[in-house]
Amino acid sequence: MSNDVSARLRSVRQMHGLSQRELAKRAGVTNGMISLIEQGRVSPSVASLKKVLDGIPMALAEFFTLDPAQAPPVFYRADELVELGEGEVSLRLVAASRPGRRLAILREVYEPGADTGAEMLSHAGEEGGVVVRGRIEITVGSQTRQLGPGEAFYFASAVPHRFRNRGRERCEIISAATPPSFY
Amino acid sequence: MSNDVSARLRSVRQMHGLSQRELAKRAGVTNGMISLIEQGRVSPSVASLKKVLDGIPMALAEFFTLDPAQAPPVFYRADELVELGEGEVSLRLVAASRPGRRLAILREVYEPGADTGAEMLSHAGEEGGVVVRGRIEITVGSQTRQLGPGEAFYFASAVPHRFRNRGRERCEIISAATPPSFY
DNA sequence: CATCAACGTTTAATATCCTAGACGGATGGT
DNA sequence: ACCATCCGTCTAGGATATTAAACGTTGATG
Repeated sequence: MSNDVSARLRSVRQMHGLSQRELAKRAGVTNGMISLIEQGRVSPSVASLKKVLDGIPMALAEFFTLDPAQAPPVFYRADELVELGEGEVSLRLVAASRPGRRLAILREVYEPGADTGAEMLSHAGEEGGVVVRGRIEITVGSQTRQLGPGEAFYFASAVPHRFRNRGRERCEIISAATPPSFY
Repeated sequence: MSNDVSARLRSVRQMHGLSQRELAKRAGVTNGMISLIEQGRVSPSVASLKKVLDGIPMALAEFFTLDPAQAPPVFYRADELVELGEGEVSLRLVAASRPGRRLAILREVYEPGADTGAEMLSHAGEEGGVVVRGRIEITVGSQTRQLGPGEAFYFASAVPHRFRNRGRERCEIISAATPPSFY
């Protein structure tokens, strides 16, 4: 996956929450071309790849420098949280390995049926959190997942995202956002 | 010249002292293709460009990261030397702006007709110097130039190079090489 | 001067990419 | 159920990249 243009492009596109058609429209190429590239059925010309990346936008150098394996994970299992406090105070740090982290923790409650809306949120900064009770469906870019108690999330807020409580039980989340002034 | 594949490839190829044909042979492509790319008459496919770079060898990421403008210059005018000493001792530093410099200065004399040979020298380390008297023809990679008194040079010794005194006057150079153990 | 070898360039023919449009599947709203 | 809309994939044809072989130039050699 080091020099494979197809996997890189698919990864980059999805990380930016773009569909093939949407990226194609922004880049001024056809969706079919992006499909063919991502399937590895053609090796695009440098000119074409540059056009596609301009629609993101991203420089060729950055595209080829990217290491898909070192992209920070979006989801964390319950046992992937790092215990910071001790004694009476217990602080479990999410995305402890992520560099340049800077956020403030919040507590959020989602009533049954609650939904942040289909027009996917997207704003500056980063956010993350832990589900304390109930279940919640979280969509980040192209990835959607149901999280239950003990599970967690962490992502850049620029990636379009959505929170939905599709169950019958109230859902409680310990959440966080940065910069703190946003919330 | 930032995203221009043609200029980048020509620059990279010449910096490695390769002809179009030689690079084509190593890369397993035709010399015509490299010519067309370097003229900007075609935009190669990523697969083709990778093949070409494999013949150098160089990774795609490095190729697109290269900043041709920040490639250290090979030739310096007399007024481009930096005065280091003062009083009785005068030390004029060549390539003062080049980072990671580490060399020992030498004095060399070339009799008329002297020639280091057509089979271009190429070895580890870096070298540079100043012409004190007479004239000397220096070839570094694809660049050839006649230098006279007060002019200077500096390059990586891995790039094939050659010194020729084509005049009738003895030529004197204050020269340098690294690592010092080589000379 | 003639010859040879190496260089970068050009051209006609072939291989590959790229587009335009159609297809089947999934999702959401009425 | 139906319709509308989005998704990613596929196919035929025109556009582009790439090859193989020639060309003109330059520098070295006898």
